[in-house]
Amino acid sequence: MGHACDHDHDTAPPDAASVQQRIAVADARCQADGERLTAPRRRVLELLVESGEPMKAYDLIARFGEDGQAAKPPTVYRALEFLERRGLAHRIASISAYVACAEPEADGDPVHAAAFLICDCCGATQEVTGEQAVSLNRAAAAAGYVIDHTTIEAHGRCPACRA
Amino acid sequence: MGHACDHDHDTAPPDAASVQQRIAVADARCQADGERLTAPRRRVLELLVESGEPMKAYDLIARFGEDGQAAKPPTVYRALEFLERRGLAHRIASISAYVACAEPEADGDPVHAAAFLICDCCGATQEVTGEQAVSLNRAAAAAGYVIDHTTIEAHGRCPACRA
DNA sequence: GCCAAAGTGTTATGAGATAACATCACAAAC
DNA sequence: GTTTGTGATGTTATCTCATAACACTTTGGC
Repeated sequence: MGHACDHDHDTAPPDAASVQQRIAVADARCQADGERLTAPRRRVLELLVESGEPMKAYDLIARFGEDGQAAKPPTVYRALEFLERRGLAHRIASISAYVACAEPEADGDPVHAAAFLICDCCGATQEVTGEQAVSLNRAAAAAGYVIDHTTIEAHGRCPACRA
Repeated sequence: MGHACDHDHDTAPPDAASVQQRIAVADARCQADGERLTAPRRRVLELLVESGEPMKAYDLIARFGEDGQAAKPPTVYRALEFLERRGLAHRIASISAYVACAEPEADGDPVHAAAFLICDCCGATQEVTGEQAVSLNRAAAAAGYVIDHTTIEAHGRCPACRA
């Protein structure tokens, strides 16, 4: 996503082979669960994995067609909904963006939790896995809530933008 | 906010006196910091405190005028931005809503953190204070990030909707 | 082949948020 | 007490984000 600062931001996007590798893994996981990673779903996941950063829905829409043709919004939103449901992508509400899940979670975990470190300067976003949601879940239990999913969004400055 | 379920939800809204009490405290705090709780800011805070629940921006806009006149969107969005900056209100990004801060934080704390328990059934939202952001901040430090503010949004079902 | 369920395409529109610019209110400096 | 600059407000227009509704198609079980 965006760059609001002047210094370098060389985050190497993943090479084509590893992108396809990750998609193949996602595909296998879907099939194992009786779900289908159909063409539009695959394409949206591909765009997210290629970018390596959070992407806006309308950027996905604009880049959807291999030939430069845009998609219709529902096409992409439906694919995103599917990917989120399968734990293959996350929505980062505070910046209205979507990102491929860093490491698809193991099946059968009760609570979908995702934590992010978001640089408000350059947009670099890093997913933090595990643990962080746990303490909140304790508080939730004490309050009688049954938690379904938790999102943690920490905004600040990444190492490169800190200076 | 909304109710998607059939059972009772009697969350008593605060009485008028305690609403004005909280606004007076907010006003004093602003003045102490050299900031002004101007009329539109006061009005938006009043609406949020009265409701006791998260409110959508356009609900605030619709109810802004005491006489039933709606406000223009920037009026309310600017007030919300101010209230957020002063720690008097929070934005809950995952549901695009705003809520009065449960207990305005002490001045001088480095990181603005807010954690919420959100019932996806009836909309009941409870602010959880303290601690929860701390563990994430450790992870952030390890990654070299300097964190400015953190939002934690846990979705699930409140005790009343759990059944 | 037939059927139900899930997925897709398409049009239109609803909801959330902000840009840009003119005007106003207030406190500090002179 | 006027000037002056800064912060706040009013107003118009528009932009971005997301979904409703409905017709059509694909897929897999019988």
